[in-house]
Amino acid sequence: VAEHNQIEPADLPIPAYVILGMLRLGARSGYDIKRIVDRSTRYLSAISHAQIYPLLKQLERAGLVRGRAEPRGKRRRRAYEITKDGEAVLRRWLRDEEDLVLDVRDVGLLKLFFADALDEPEVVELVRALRRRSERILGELRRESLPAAAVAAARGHRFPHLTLPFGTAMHEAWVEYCDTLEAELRTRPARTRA
Amino acid sequence: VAEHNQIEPADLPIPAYVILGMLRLGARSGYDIKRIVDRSTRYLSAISHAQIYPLLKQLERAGLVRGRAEPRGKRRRRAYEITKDGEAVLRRWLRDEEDLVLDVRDVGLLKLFFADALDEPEVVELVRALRRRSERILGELRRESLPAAAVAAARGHRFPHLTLPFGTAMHEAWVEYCDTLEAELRTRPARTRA
DNA sequence: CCTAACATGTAAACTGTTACATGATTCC
DNA sequence: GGAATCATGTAACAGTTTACATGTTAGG
Repeated sequence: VAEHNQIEPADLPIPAYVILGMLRLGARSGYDIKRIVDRSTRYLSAISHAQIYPLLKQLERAGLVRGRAEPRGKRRRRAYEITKDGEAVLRRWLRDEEDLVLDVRDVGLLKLFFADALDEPEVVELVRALRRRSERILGELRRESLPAAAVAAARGHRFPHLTLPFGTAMHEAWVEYCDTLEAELRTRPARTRA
Repeated sequence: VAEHNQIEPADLPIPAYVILGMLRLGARSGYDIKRIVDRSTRYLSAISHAQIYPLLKQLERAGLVRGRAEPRGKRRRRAYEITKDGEAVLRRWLRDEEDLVLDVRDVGLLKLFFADALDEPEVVELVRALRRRSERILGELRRESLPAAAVAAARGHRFPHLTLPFGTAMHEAWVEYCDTLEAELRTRPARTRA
């Protein structure tokens, strides 16, 4: 595969694979990729447009994507597609079971971990805020990610839709747990601040 | 609170609050903080020792922690405790419901999202790898986080132990979902690669 | 007319990790 | 004697975000 590449396609940054994957799922421009990521994989891999545009150029130099100017009226626009080499690199990465890193930064749950420093009513407020956060994310998943996944499904891509329940199940479990925790805090309040 | 601070304590980096919180829960040295984080909050907020040591110095300059040399034999060691100002800053942050950011980077789930690019047996392998990952994390939570939380509970801190079920529930839900997904892939295999 | 969305790009700042660097102590 | 653990630190690097920068088009 692609002996002529300047960049070793062995080890691309993760956002590069997101770009390749999104182009494969039908995204056309950098702006398009950003919009689709925000509506679909945001809660498992966010990406900013400041990363997307330079990466698209790098990927083009490496022969993994092909781009051409495709303005809409006087509004400039560059349309990309994934190449055969790009598909191969994407698939190689997808098959690699070494790199399945899960990196969570949850400030909300972190605060609950340290909540012994708070008074009882403040903890209840925190648990409720955490519950609202999950409710809000569930709403966004239903309003934005579900339709986006339906579009992909209509094009014959089933996994965006199959991946969604992971996210919803997680936040449904959290909403449930927040309720359990709040009930427990009511029935067994702390004596004093630990 | 603390008008004499050089550093505005209004907006510390998150690892600084982790350090304050861990000192409050009984951690003594930088090394200690690193060890406790690895055994407890790793899956919601990791931290490297290269961050801890410089931050401890900054926090000391800001009057939020107090440190003194406390060598063990000839092995140098600096022991810290949180100050009243430090407690106040920590509590102010814990009460702030604005900043409850959830930032997940899940390469495993991302690969599943793009799994239409794979062949059926490769997807099954991916789902199994994802299941193994959650099983491994569940094991670590039971072997490491649970005893660490029990130690905290014995000292009167109940929330490290109350926070744990969030993590276990999440990964139990994932194991279950991996099984469901694998079963579904067997009964309704894809016609051809999408 | 003005706001939102479309569309692309860069520079500076910031955050975080890995590697480098060093040394003591304990356990096998 | 050697490995693991205790213990602290810095420098270079990699990755990411925010802000700056610019211009078009559609809709209310």
